[in-house]
Amino acid sequence: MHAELQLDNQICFRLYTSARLITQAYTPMLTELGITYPQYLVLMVLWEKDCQPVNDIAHRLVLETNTVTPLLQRMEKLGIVTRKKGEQDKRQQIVSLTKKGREMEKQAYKLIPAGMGETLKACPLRMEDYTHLASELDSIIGALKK
Amino acid sequence: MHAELQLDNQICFRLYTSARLITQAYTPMLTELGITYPQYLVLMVLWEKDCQPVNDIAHRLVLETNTVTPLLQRMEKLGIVTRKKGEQDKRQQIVSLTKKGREMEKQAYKLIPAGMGETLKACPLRMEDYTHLASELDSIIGALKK
DNA sequence: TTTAAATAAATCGCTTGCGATACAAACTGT
DNA sequence: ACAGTTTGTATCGCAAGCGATTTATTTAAA
Repeated sequence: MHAELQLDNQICFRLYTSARLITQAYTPMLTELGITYPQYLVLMVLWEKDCQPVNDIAHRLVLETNTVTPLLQRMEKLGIVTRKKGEQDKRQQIVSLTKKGREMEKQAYKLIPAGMGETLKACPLRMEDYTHLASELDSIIGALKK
Repeated sequence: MHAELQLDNQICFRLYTSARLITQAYTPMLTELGITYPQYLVLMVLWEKDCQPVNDIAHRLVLETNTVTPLLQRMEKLGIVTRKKGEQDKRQQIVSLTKKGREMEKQAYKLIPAGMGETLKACPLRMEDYTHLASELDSIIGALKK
């Protein structure tokens, strides 16, 4: 029995589990909006800056285009975004918010901070713990992102 | 523009990203073993205690049986585990390691601690940071696991 | 006991995530 | 100009995750 191979000693398993559980915690609010968590991430990117090529969105989310392209295709079907060829570079697909996509920001702002605040009531971490956690995760992400 | 809805302010996005990246970091070693990360998790559970019903494995991994059952079926196809009906409770499927599954622990011990140590060289966190991170993640997991 | 409720797995359908590959547009060097 | 390379997306195939439903077995209750 090797201690290094025990589940309880694994940071990776904790990250894997906490990521799944916190995503699940978003699900009720996101279902009300009619979207999934990765779709919500794309929306946040576009709310910050509209009309971006697929590559920029993928970079921002640290995902590959082979994940983002089908995601965007589903979002287009939902009427949240549109895609059109870039004018200067015709290889690019420029992704833009539709009116519906833009208006979802207000709904999200009504639902999500309140909902997540409620959910995390059960969690004994303070604001400073979250700040600290964020910077530790940024270290890990920085080291692993090439 | 709502600060609460910005990607950079989201713990969830950091968890989602760091979980994906650290899982990717395991991939080269796991590929050498011929398994995936979730399959490795199942193996760790069984190395700790062999012959468990599906439910216990799922519970340990904080997953549902509808995720674990197909995972186990694939692992059975790979010759890593066997499944047989429980004798006292015939609804259960008892999952056991095969010889191959048992022997993979030694290979994993040779490959994984060394490989991950190398990968995390680039990461400025110290042992105490990981301990602290682990306990913060446990708080989040505890609060969200019902 | 016989019927109803709970439990253990499995199945179905859909979205992600990602390695591998394909393809068109843009760039590079000669 | 043009052959070769790089870049931006898309496509394909497969393994997870997970909500919803189904089936078989066990337990509880009337």
